[in-house]
Amino acid sequence: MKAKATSFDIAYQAGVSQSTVSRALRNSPLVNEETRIKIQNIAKELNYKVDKNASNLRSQQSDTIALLLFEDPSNDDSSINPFFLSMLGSITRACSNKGYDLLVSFQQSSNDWHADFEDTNKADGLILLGYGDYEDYQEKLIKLIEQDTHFVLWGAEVKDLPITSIGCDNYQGGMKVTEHVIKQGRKNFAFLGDASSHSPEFLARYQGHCQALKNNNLEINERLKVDAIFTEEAGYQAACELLERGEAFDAIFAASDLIAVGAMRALQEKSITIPEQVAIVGFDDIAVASFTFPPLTTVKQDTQLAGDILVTKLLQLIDGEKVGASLIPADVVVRKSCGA
Amino acid sequence: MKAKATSFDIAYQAGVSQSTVSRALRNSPLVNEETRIKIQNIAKELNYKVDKNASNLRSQQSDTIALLLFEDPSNDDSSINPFFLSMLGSITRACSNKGYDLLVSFQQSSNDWHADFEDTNKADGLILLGYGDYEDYQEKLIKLIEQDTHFVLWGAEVKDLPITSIGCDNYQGGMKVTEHVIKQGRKNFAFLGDASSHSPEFLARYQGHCQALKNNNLEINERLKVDAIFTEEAGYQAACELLERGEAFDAIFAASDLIAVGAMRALQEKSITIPEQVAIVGFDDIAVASFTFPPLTTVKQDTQLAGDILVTKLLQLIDGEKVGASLIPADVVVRKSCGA
DNA sequence: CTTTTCATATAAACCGTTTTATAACGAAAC
DNA sequence: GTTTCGTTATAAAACGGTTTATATGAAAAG
Repeated sequence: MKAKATSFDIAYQAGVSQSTVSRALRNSPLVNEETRIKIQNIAKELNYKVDKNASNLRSQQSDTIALLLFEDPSNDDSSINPFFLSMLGSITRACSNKGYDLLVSFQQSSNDWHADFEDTNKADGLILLGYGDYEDYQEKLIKLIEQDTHFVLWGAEVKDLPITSIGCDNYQGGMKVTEHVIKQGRKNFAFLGDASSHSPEFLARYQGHCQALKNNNLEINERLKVDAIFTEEAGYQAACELLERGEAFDAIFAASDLIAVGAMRALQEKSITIPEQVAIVGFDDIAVASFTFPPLTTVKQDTQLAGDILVTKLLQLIDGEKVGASLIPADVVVRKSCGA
Repeated sequence: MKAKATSFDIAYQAGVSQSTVSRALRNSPLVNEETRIKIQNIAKELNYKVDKNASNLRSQQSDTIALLLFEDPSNDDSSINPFFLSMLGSITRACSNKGYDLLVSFQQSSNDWHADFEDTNKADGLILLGYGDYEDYQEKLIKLIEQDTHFVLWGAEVKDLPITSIGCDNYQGGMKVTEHVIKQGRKNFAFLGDASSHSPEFLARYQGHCQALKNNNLEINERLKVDAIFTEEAGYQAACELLERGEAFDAIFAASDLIAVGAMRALQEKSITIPEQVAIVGFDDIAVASFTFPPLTTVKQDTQLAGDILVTKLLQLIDGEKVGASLIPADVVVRKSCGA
């Protein structure tokens, strides 16, 4: 159990100074090629690895970013929203492509999730990810800004604050998918989802939805609008509530796929056929969407692209660049549930 | 933009030495309570945070563990297996409960995924996660052991190597779910999945399956066994192949839920009713399983428990304890697809 | 009254790098 | 034959903590 090799060990073997070793291993032009190669060979031989703690301490950067996943407290289900898991996957990949490591952390929204990752120099910047009631978080976001923390935020744009937010074009998505269903001849739309300022994403989806209805001279029937958070269970409950109201409808726009899936379950229990009697569409394009029966027409948020952009912009911020918000396109994925 | 406060700043303000500050902040009994409180108050006031790089460098531990997710190279789909995402979620939670940070990294199986996290002192230990053809990895595992790396492995036990593996009781799971289907009166079972040493988990599931058949004096029909890796597409292909063989069957045991889902798609395209004509069961209990039509009977691997155990055992290893392998129970989750 | 012991605090060493300030030397410039 | 410059190397100073060895003064023990 020999002790781990340090740059001094290499220096000794190579007959040079330790600082030269440090430079050689980072391909500094300040060291002669012959010397460099000799040193690198010895390093390989000794299975030497740079101590990141020492390295980071001195250079004051960690080549690491932290992902903070915060969850809606009302969702006590211990499983994570599949959409965010998918984001997590793409962010991990994006980081790895850029040569960064990724720290992942779950945050209760009650906690101090402005957290210590950057303050303690464990990470160079933060990615904030969650279905956001950002009004709740406003105060904490301000604290982050005050501390000059580098961070990007997934979700709707935050007004009045200089925050780099990256989100999906929920408005366009809601509009496009609604128009698609209208083209199938549906006229009476129900909407399931919490379209309030607590869920800015859902709100934007709903507004796009309404715009499409207006564009086609269709009525917006408030009695066909039922609140629901983003879970399957909430979708089921909302659909039941909707059915109890007894108002006729031939299409449902669910604010998220999980809601849609729950609603489908409710409809099927009542033997309402999809899409014949009721067309249904969702939002997110989670994995489940292609496996429901019938497969769910939905709006795809390109998580691959989103992850890339989040990471790229964060790195730009860390580099001291000014970076603005951006929207990712939302594309309709046509499957069977819309009656196409 | 004031510079970040250091322990020296606090020492100066408190009129004590820097070492006393360091001790006070860690609640060392070597410092008087009055002094400690004074120091902690000043620290809070200055919004002081311990620099982890400095701290870790000196104490030679990082309170961080690294999760290495490696994927089957044959799966070029860029999305991650939902089962592992679920594991990732539970591991993240378990870490956070223990006060550890988690580094997440994807590994191509071709890479040197014995990787540098521990060598570079970025992490104190590793969790290896993947559907494993561990024969491929044998060589790298040996290297890990030689370097005294602390790690735990998800999956089947690795023979002849002193490795702490944690896995699901695939054999029992395969047996129990098969017996459940037999009780529904099914007699002719097809098996979809690569039951070879390349997929030790699938192999164990198959062996449990066969045991159940034997226990009930049912025939094991090799012509009803079709290879498939763990993806939905593979399941679809395998089911098509199975149908083409023209051999009669009234039940399918799929080695994973994704395979089962793909198989259901193939059956439904041929208008074969589930479960009336063919009962089908899977393995894993991924989220999708409860949303298929009909909902899929499967074997639940308790990812919550698995994550806990992986983390707990890894921490024990890091503490220098000897830790053995262990199996997590596999429980049948009865839904509609088995005809119950 | 001296000697121990205890509680508390300090100074200095150390962790393993990166970086700054200097040095040494031969070649080119004057 | 100096002076200047470019190349390559080194010694020493950070980086910001933790830990070891040491000191101080007051209380307890002898």
